[in-house]
Amino acid sequence: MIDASGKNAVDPKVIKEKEVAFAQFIQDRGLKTTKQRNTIISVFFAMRGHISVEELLVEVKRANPKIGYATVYRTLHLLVESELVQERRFGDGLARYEGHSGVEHHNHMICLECGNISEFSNPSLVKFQGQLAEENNFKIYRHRLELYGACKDEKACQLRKKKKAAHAHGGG
Amino acid sequence: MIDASGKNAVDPKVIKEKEVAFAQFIQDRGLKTTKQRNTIISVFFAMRGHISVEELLVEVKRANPKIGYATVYRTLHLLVESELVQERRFGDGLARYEGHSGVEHHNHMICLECGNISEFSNPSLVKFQGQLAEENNFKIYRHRLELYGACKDEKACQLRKKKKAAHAHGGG
DNA sequence: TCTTTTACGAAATATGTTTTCAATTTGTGT
DNA sequence: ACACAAATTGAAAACATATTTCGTAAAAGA
Repeated sequence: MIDASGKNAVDPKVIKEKEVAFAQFIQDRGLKTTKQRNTIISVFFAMRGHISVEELLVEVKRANPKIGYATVYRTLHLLVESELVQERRFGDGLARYEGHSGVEHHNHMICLECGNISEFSNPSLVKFQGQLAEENNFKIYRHRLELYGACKDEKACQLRKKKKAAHAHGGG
Repeated sequence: MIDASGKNAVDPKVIKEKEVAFAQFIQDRGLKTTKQRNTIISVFFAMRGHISVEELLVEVKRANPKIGYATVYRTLHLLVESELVQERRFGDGLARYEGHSGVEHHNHMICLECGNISEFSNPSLVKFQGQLAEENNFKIYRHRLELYGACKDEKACQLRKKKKAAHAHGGG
């Protein structure tokens, strides 16, 4: 959801940066700039969090109802190839896309109550994984650490849960 | 693949144990014992590793060609519910099932070259994750750590790769 | 502008999994 | 052993997510 209140909106400068970087990628690849792609990536980078194709499509259609989901899929693949965006799968069967990762290789905590996905990263953990790999005669290309559980702050959690439910009913 | 050479075969006692445990689960749930289910779980527990539905189905059909994949799926779900088996997904789009985990909550290293999946577990890592959760005000129910990369022993890796390719062509 | 290449949208297809449904099998009471 | 209700099966259809196809449209370069 694009935050219309401006409260939690993504800094327009950041969005611009990403747009420029993607334009560069498109050019380097000898691909073409199109209105649809521009729309999709602008909408995408204006969103926060771990966005499913479905969620993105809804917002994209708000901007231009004629854009189909094939184009959204195709553009997301390009975003992943450009390394501006990472694809994630948290086991609910859908791919999610993340374009505003603060830290390069971070991990996730997924609250099974309210659905909140938060990121963390820890240098010791990275070192630790390196050791483990060493011990096991393994060369790490990438890793994936996910902690599934619940927010300890139950109030905040319940609040998010309600918000999410309201959102699911189209309460916007 | 069921190891016919006996070299790396699962101890029949272990298989028996699992069969008994599953029978118990079936009874506790008020479900019925069937030949198909017995066949499927026997075949499954005679196999090692992280088994896909496809792989299991091939072996099951060897024992009884009339068993369909719906039944295999259904039985796997029961096995997961009984907690005798865990479902895993390593990002290649298929669910894999693991019935002989030595350690309760272990992690995985996935070689992207030869496809080998090995397990490891480390008490310090568990402690570490607990700390991380504490810092982030989070209660862990379960976790998932996967290291994707390559075997450092390239010879062994290449060997496994070839073996796998041969197997894929029906070389058995 | 003309031409070539690339991208688009809608629909078809692919893939992995789940569900439906009529027929069969199992467990239980007699 | 027999009948009955409930559960299970296999084949096919449905499902959900993702990808590909194909005719049309749009973009970049000559």
